[in-house]
Amino acid sequence: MKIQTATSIFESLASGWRLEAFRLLVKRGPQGMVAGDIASALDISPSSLSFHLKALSHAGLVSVEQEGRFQRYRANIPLMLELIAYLTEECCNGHPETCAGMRSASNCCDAILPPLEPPGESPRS
Amino acid sequence: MKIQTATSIFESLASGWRLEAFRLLVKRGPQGMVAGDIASALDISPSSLSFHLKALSHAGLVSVEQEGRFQRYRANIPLMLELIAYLTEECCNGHPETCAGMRSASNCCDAILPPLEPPGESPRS
DNA sequence: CAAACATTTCAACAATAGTTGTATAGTTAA
DNA sequence: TTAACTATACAACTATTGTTGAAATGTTTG
Repeated sequence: MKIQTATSIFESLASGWRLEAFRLLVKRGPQGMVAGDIASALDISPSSLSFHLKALSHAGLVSVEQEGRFQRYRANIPLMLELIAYLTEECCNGHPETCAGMRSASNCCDAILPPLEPPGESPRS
Repeated sequence: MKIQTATSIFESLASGWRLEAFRLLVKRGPQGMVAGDIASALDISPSSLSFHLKALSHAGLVSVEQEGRFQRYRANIPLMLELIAYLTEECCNGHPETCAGMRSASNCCDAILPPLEPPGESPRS
């Protein structure tokens, strides 16, 4: 994953409205939700929601499909998982056991760390 | 995890500098890095790096410890994992098998989410 | 066709984030 | 103490983001 991709995804999750909307869509899975239902669930104006959904969609985190006069949104779960993989990549230099001292309740590197990905470049913000 | 915690973490990862710095720290694990070494690695001005490290630190994603005249930063890996858990919570309504149709290269819910039931069905749209 | 509905776009404004250079604070060593 | 070093804080500026309500786009129904 390119760093610009990752930052744009994080940016898209950095608002309460967008995070709530995305989590709602993650819970729905492939079924997704139409925009109006998301607006009702979050109690947000259609205009504002549209603005935020556009941000999520531009980051690739959600997909849209027209359905009659509705727009159905779905979470892009594979991308979410790629992001997680990117974030946890090469944790502790590939020696998860050294994470032991940093663990809390969570299952650290060994549970989450994915098979690694070919090395990329390092652009800037 | 409270939503405000999550958004502030995402916000803190929404800049290239901060994401690079955090990933660097994740790779180092408990050893961490002092501010100057991070600045050299990223080729960023001390002033600007300080600004970004403060953001990461304020979000709780990194910890700081004074070490002589240096400041040693470490990634808060448990918090990172809590965030991942929060994001993937109740994926597909607790029926990960319905994620199957959304998968790409990534290992979906069963790798990351609490294990549930053996797969049995195809998704619907 | 026109009317009702679902959603997006736009414009104007307010609020916040990021950059740069300089000044300050704290630590160590001569 | 003074000087060198490491890092943070501040001020001024530019750029971006988010909110609001009204208008526009596109769809279905009568």
